[in-house]
Amino acid sequence: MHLRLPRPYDFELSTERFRTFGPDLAYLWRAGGLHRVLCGREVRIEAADGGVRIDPPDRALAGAVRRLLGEPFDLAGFEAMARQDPVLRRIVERLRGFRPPLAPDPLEHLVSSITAQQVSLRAALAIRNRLLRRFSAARGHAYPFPSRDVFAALQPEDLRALGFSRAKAQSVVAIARSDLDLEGLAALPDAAVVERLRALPGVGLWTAEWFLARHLGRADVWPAGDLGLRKAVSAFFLEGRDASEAGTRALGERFAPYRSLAAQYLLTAMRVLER
DNA sequence: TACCAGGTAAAAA
DNA sequence: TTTTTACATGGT
Repeated sequence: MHLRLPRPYDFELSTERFRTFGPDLAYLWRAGGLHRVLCGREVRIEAADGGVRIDPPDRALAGAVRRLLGEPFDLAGFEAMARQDPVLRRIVERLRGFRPPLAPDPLEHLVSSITAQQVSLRAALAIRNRLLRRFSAARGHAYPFPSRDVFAALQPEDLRALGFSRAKAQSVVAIARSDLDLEGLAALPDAAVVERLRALPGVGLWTAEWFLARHLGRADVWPAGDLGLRKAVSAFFLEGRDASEAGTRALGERFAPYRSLAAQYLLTAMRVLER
């Protein structure tokens, strides 16, 4: 089944972050295609002319795949904005076809973010893969993320055994057991989402901002506390001088109201472009 | 061997 | 109120 996406679309470039930090059991790259469990079924996604091809062919799956591939982002509007900035314009030209993916599941995104707090993304991925092997089972090749019920029934000790810190293990279990309606957050404005998420243990501004940008697909989020983004701002805009969180946040204002795409283009540019 | 890596919360100043 | 510290793992 063929899925058309707004042109230009570069599937391999857009899914680079599922491969760069090592094999990811939840987004498994295999023989030129991405395997992912959506709606309880494994789907294989591969590049095709003007978009992607998915197998099995299914209407409901197709909608989920479109969202996974970041279809909601307004790339045309972003590109028009980016043309006004000489540095960003050059990056957008060289990353032609990049459309950042969206995380399908709120709890999965939160837990994954928590694993990635402070440690390298390779370390975080190793921990998350151990979590999947221990508390999930492959459907085909890819592993579905465990449900909220599974986490709610765990003891923090179970997660500590996988490499979570004591605080992270307690946070994940407490979040799963909390009464917050994670799906319901999609109906709230950005500030209200941040407020609710930050009330959860182990969730700070960084985690909440990436949730907005990478799970909800909100257009104008700029996670200035992110070390990778600060390094990108330093490299592309400050000739290598250190970028503070405050300085990074101030610099990002020029990319409104498309800061989410700007941030993700900069992060990807740091990894795949030479400078 | 240390030290750093896409933070957060709690303790100390 | 602002600054410092502990935390866990993987790579170099």
